[in-house]
Amino acid sequence: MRDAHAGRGRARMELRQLEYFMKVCEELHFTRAAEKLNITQPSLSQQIGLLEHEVGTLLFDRVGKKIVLTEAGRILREHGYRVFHELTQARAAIGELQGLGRGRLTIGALLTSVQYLLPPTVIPFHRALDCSNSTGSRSNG
Amino acid sequence: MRDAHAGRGRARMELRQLEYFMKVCEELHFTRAAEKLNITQPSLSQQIGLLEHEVGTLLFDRVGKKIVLTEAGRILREHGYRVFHELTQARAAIGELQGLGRGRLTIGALLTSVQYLLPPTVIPFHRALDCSNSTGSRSNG
DNA sequence: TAAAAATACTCCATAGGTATTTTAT
DNA sequence: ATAAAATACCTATGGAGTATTTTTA
Repeated sequence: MRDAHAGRGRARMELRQLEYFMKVCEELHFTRAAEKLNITQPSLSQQIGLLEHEVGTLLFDRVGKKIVLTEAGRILREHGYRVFHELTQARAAIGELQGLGRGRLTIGALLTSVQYLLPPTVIPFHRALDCSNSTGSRSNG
Repeated sequence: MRDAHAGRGRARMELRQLEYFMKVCEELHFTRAAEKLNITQPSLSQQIGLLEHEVGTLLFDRVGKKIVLTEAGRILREHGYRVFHELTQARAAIGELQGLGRGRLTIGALLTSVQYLLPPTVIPFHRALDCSNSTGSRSNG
């Protein structure tokens, strides 16, 4: 029998926590960050606390009502940016793939009778694909 | 009142799933990958299925007993590598920092002649150290 | 037939909520 | 007095397990 999901003690960093952390970095205010994230302040505090426990250091200094990033926090924020950048890129590339796949199928079905409808549609379609591919515009805020 | 954590509908990609996915990429064999991950094969299948649902595409083609990466799977694998690379770098950098922090603690003991400068500094400093010293209790232990 | 993945379901760990306390302005 | 974060406790989603059923080499 396996341990079930008990035992192994060590918690895992999750993207949820990293996303929450990034939002607190933006706001430097737990309550406001929690609102933006559509969760409550205690839940956010808990997740940040777990994340801090996982990385083994405080990520924010709680100086009275002010929140300041620690050095460790600054490091995590920098790498966090890149993590989400990678994921955004991945989703974009996969989305493009899906668009291409479906486009081919649809066009194949339509070509027999309604060819005259295609040109106005295809141009913006290809333009959109070009944008998402090479330049990788900053879509995530 | 909030929705509780109901109704959020949007499932989120998590690092756990990405890690599982990377392992299946390595092994190209669900049962073996599950063993390496110390989970069961059905759990792994479920998580990969969820991940596929989240990205909106199959990541593997199940060809009989063989598993092959789809094009989307290859894309995710490439970006997944970079994601974990970033996280590894972040942990390493923070780990270094913690090492430095302990070094500074020694210096702190030597500052007997400038004690009057310390009190405003020592309090947040010790808070920051609490976590880095193994069993860190939270801010107000 | 064996071996591997999918499916069905049960369970409990934990993310997330509410209520309240602590803390610093 | 007030605003913000921490803490305590509870609920229930979903991750992980066991058992079983497809599927195909």
